[in-house]
Amino acid sequence: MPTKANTVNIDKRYHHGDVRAAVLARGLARLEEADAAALSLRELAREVGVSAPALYRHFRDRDALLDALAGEGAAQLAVRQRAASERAGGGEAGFTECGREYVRFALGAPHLFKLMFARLPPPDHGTNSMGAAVAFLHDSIADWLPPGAPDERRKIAAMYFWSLVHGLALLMLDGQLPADPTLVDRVIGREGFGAAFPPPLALAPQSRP
Amino acid sequence: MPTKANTVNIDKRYHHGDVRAAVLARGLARLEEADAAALSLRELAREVGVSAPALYRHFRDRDALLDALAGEGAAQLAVRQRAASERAGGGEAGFTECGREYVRFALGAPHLFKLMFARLPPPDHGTNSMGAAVAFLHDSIADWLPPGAPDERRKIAAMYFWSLVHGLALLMLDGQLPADPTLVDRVIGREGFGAAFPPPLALAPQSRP
DNA sequence: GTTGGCATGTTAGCACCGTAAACATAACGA
DNA sequence: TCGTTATGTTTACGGTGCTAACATGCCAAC
Repeated sequence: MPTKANTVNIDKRYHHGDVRAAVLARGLARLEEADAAALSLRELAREVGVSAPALYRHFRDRDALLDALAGEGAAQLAVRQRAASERAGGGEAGFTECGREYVRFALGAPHLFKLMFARLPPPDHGTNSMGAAVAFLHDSIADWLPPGAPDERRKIAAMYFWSLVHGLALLMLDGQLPADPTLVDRVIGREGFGAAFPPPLALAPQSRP
Repeated sequence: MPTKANTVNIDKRYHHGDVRAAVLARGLARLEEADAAALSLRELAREVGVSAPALYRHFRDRDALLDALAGEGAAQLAVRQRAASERAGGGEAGFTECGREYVRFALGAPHLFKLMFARLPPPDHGTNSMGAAVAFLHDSIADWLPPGAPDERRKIAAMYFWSLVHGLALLMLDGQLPADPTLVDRVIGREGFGAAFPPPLALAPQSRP
C-alpha cells in the first residue's frame, strides 16, 4: 500500500513521511467549517499526529502556513475556471459561465476564498498562483470583445467584470445578499445590465436567452 | 473641564469614567494600522489604562467588542454616503459619487471596512447599522431609474451596483488591483460599461461628461 | 448625613496559543 | 559503514481570552 519504499505502516513511527501535505490537507478540510482565524497550528499538528514544533520544519511560521493554504485555493480556482469555460464553449457563454463558477467557488468554500484574497500577492507577473485565474479572465474577455479592441479597453473591461463578480460573491458569503444561484445569474447576466441601466441607456435588443 | 460633576482629574482614580467609549476609540485608531485579527483585548485595556477583565463589564467578549467596532464603522459609512450624494446633487451624478465615496471609505480604512462585512448582520429590516447605507443605495437607485420601474428591477439594479463597487473596493485594498482613484472613476463610470460591452451592446451615445 | 446596594473596577489563575532552544531519530550519500 | 542532514521530540517562555473572587466608590433610600 505505501508508495514509498521500506515504509512501515506502524502507526507510531518517528517520521511521519509527509507532514507538509498532511497539514495542508487537514487545513483545507478545517477551512470548510471554520474561519482561518480559528485555525490553530497546534490543533493541526495534533490532528496530523505530530508535535507542534514539527510544523516549523515545513513552514516558517503560521503566516507561511496560511499562505500555502491560500495558494492551494488559488490553484483549485484556476482549474475550475478553465473547466467551466471549456464546458460552455468560450465566447460570451464561456465568459459568464466562468463568472458563475467564480461565485460558486466562493460560496462553496467561503473561508478559503477569503483567505486567498487576504494573503495572496497581486497577480503581478501573471505567473504566481492567483495570476493564472486572472490571466484566464483576460483571455476570456479577449474572446468576447471585438478583435480590434485596444488593450487599455480590455483591461478596464476585465477589472469591471472581476469587480462585479468578486463583489457579488463576497456580499453573498458575508450574508449581505442571499446566496441564491439564480440570483447570481440574474445579476451577472443580461438582466443585471438591463436593470441597472434605464431604457435609453440599456443594451440594444439582441440575442436574449 | 470635566463634564461630570465631582470628577477629579487625578490620573490614578479607581473608576475610569467611560471605558466603553475609550476602548472603541482606541480600537478604531488601532484598526487604522493593524488587522482586526491583531487587535488584542489586553492590549486595548493596557492602552486605555485599565485592567483587561474590566473590558468584560462593557463587552460580553472579544467578539462583541469587534462587533461594536464594526457598528461604528457602518455608522461612519452611512454618514459619508449621505454627504457625498448631497454634495453631488442626486441623480446619476449623486449615485456615482456615492459609489466613489464607498470605495474611498474602503481604501481609507481597509481593516475597518473588512471588519464591518465580516461581522455585521445582513441589512435585514433596514434598521440595523449596515441597513442605513444599503437603504440609501436603494433610494439613490430610485432617483436614477425611470419613475415607473418595477420594484424587482430596482432590487437587481441595486445589487448589481453594490456588487460592482464592493468588489472594486476589495480588490483594490487586497492589492489585486492598483488602488488608484482615477481608475475607480474609469471602472464605475461610463467608460467601464462602454469597455465592458462591445459596440453593438454598448450604451447609446448620450450625455457624456 | 449615613448607609447599603450595585455598577465598575482589581488581582490571581486557567487553558490555550505561537514560537524558540536543545535534543533524538532515522534516511541517505560518501 | 558512518557521518551529515532532514525531520522529528520535549521543554519552556511570554502572550492571549476569559473566569472567579475580591475591592472601590457612586447614588439613592432612609
